[in-house]
Amino acid sequence: MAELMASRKKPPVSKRRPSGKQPATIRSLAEHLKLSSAAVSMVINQTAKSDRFPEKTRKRILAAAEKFNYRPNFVARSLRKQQTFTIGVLVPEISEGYAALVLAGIEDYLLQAGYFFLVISHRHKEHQLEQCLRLFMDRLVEGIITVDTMLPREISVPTVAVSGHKRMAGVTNVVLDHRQAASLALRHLFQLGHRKIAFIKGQPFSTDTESRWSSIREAARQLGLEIDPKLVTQLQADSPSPELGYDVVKALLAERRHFTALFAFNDISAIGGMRALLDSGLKVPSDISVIGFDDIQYASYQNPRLTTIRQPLRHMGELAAETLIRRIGSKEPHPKIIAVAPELVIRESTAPPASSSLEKQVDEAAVRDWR
Amino acid sequence: MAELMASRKKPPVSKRRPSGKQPATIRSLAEHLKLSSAAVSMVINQTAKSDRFPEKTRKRILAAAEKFNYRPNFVARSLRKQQTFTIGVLVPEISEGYAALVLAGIEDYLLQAGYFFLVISHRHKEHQLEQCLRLFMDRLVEGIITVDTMLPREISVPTVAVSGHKRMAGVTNVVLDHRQAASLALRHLFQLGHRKIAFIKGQPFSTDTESRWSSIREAARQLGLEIDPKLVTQLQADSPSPELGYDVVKALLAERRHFTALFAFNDISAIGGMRALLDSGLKVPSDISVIGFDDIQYASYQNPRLTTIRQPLRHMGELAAETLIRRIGSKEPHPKIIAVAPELVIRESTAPPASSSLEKQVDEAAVRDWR
DNA sequence: TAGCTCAGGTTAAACGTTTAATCATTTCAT
DNA sequence: ATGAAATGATTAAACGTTTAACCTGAGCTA
Repeated sequence: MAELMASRKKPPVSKRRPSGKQPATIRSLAEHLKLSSAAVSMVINQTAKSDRFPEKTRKRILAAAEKFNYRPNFVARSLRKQQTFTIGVLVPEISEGYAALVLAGIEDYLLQAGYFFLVISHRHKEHQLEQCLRLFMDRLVEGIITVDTMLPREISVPTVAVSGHKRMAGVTNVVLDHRQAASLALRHLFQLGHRKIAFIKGQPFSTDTESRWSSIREAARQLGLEIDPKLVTQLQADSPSPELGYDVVKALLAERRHFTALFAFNDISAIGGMRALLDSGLKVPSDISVIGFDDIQYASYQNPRLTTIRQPLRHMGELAAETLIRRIGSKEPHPKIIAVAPELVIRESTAPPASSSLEKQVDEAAVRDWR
Repeated sequence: MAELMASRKKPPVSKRRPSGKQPATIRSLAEHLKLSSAAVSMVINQTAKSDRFPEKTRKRILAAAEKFNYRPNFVARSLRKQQTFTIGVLVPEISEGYAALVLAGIEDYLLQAGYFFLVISHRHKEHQLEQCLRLFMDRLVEGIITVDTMLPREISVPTVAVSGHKRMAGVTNVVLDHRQAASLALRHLFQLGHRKIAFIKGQPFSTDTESRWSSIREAARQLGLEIDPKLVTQLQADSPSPELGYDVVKALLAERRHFTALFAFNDISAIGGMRALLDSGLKVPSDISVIGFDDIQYASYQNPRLTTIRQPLRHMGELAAETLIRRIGSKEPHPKIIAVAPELVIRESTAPPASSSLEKQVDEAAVRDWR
């Protein structure tokens, strides 16, 4: 029996001496130092009990780790600790400037927190969402950040939504303060004297479309400004592109409706819309003012430079990441919603309407009220 | 002795019945089915030996997996198989349109290949590169794709560089055919009649700067076109921004040098440069033609629309990913360089020079040579 | 009836860490 | 001399898979 035992329990001679080609492991270090792997692990991780080891031993261990260029195996550690230090980010499309900026903010925060992120874009296809989530869960992400995406169901890990309008149990929303944004933009146009304003609403699938639009209506109501439904159009196609704004404005012009200003859902469509105006022989801003939304990099390089509402996307990404990491591993109640402030950036695409407009003097009092 | 054995080998009653709250594991399934975990693993993975199990058993196993919603633990599998199905992508800055487009292409390919990717941006800081690489290696990525980034050293995993000019051992480069690109652009300007052309070179750190510039000189030589060093400027700051192009052109104009066309390193600087021309009261293209490089989304929405050389960035990303996955796990010699073709996109920002230019008739013959 | 083959599995180790529980010495107080 | 405490570790299990090697019994052959 003893022999049998002996034959079973072979002498565990490591094939992987720390001097070899293979990367050093805790075990190879331990063997080399003639210590147990527990000792090495504790000292290297500076775990609570590691001060039970005398200075001398600790030095020895750390020196060996240095010498053999030991790097902990992330996968093994993940398995043991049941933590992957990975989160999933779900965006409509990586290459869109909007998402890319939020991603940059997320990266800023996550890397310094020791986390990494995986990205998937669902390409505006709703039926893909479930599969995307599954891929994330299969990878054992510890949390999820969605960007401008409506989740199809509850998620079993902490989730933060950047610009997801639907409030869901367990999800923290990081959003722009749309009411303030709408108010800023509309007051700007109103104060300039505009009364006939055309609007481009966002795509139906965009999670910002509804809240932004209702905020605009509220701001209009407070200003006593009437919104002519005939002057409201909506972007339709899936992927944002200036083309969409272009087409929408061309259609509007074809109907020969009179308006003095255009408020676009985002800069992308504002740029397309402006282009349509220019192509139709209208001058911006002398004939028609244009205001956008987002303040993308190219807004200030349009001709004329685009007036817009700035959305601090990068900061929203950071905030989302920070909130998520806070939520992971703390069972405390999490914030339901985090709103960030917009900023009105006045450039060249807005100006008082041409003097042919009649309503000019009418509402001066109302303007003062809003100051 | 028997007793000792028994006491050591406790009955391995699982705490995790497949019906419980915990996710099902191979072991919990095996126990429930009264089979070994090996059997379950083999059948679920359809491993070579799985046909040793009769149809009946296989059905049972698969049914149980389905019923308990078994999902393989990715981390455990990675540890065991020593494969992470993860690659690292190193970019200058995630939010820059250039990188975002390449990333989108990479994602396209990788997801369908069962891989994920981690992104780090080095923010144009060379001293960060080493740390970025280390983070990747610590995460045990199976390969690395760099975008517009010069590696500081050789890497121990397969690597593909998108637009990295320095040829390094073991690295596959995916690049635009710069000679063709330069030739297309310059011939276009030349055929329009331009002889005095100003150039904006890229930032010193961009890996495309050198090859693009030398290709331009070569193309100029072949056309018999002289490049006036006084008309060559270089972008300086770290992060690309239209601002840089703006400043450079403003400086050029301040020196009162005469030129009829501007060839910018990329669309971003072309847009800034165009803005500077416009701000100085010059008309594009009637006074000065402008040609860019990349064909970013907003190029076609400039006023005037920007003529440019299109670079198929998304495709280059896909290609890079495909090449990398091919390289992983195959010891065959890999391609050293993969060149993709540029495309000249003629829009509104280029036109023949104002008739005041004198050289017009001189080189008609040379033009024909190049047809 | 010994030996072989084959079907249908099982065993146990391995991947590299972490960590709760335990152990062997020495030191110290009583 | 004895028990307690402190010191400085070790042991072994666990995380969830995968896989090479082995096992068992039935059926067949010579």
